[in-house]
Amino acid sequence: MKYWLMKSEPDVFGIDDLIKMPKQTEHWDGVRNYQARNMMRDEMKVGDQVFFYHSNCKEPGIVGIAEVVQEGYPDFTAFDPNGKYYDPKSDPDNPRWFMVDIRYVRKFKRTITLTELKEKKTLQNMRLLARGNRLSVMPVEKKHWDFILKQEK
DNA sequence: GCCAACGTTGGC
DNA sequence: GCCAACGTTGGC
Repeated sequence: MKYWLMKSEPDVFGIDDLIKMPKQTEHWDGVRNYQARNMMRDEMKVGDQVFFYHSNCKEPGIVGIAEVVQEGYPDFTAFDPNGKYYDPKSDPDNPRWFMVDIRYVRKFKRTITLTELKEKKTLQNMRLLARGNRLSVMPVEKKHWDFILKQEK
């Protein structure tokens, strides 16, 4: 089993929106970055655990946990000419973009903020904290995952 | 294949 | 709202 971190803007789709979905499950559409696409298409497996991260907001940080319930399949929002994620270069017969489905697991008692993550020596080479990092889907090392969980209390 | 221009991300 | 960092596009 692997560990991941997925970013989302709470004004667009936050963890509370995930909780409200039928079966508390949603497809992770709209990712238009090849590295992130490759991870969703090739590496994420059912049962993998995901940190749900809120970005571009007042208090950026990890707010809870979700898990992968459906492995990579074509992102159909790329096929809808009227949708905001439409990409004419993605052909249904040869899809360019992929997504996974994730299900809500639990919300942390508090947000583990980006600010405090940066302060931890153990996490100093975490992908999320790398300079200029803009990936919206990224792997998390188990040692980092375990360490972050301990910060919740 | 290089690289300038442009668009996007996301913290602050 | 600013802007640094980065990815993508497209002319050559």
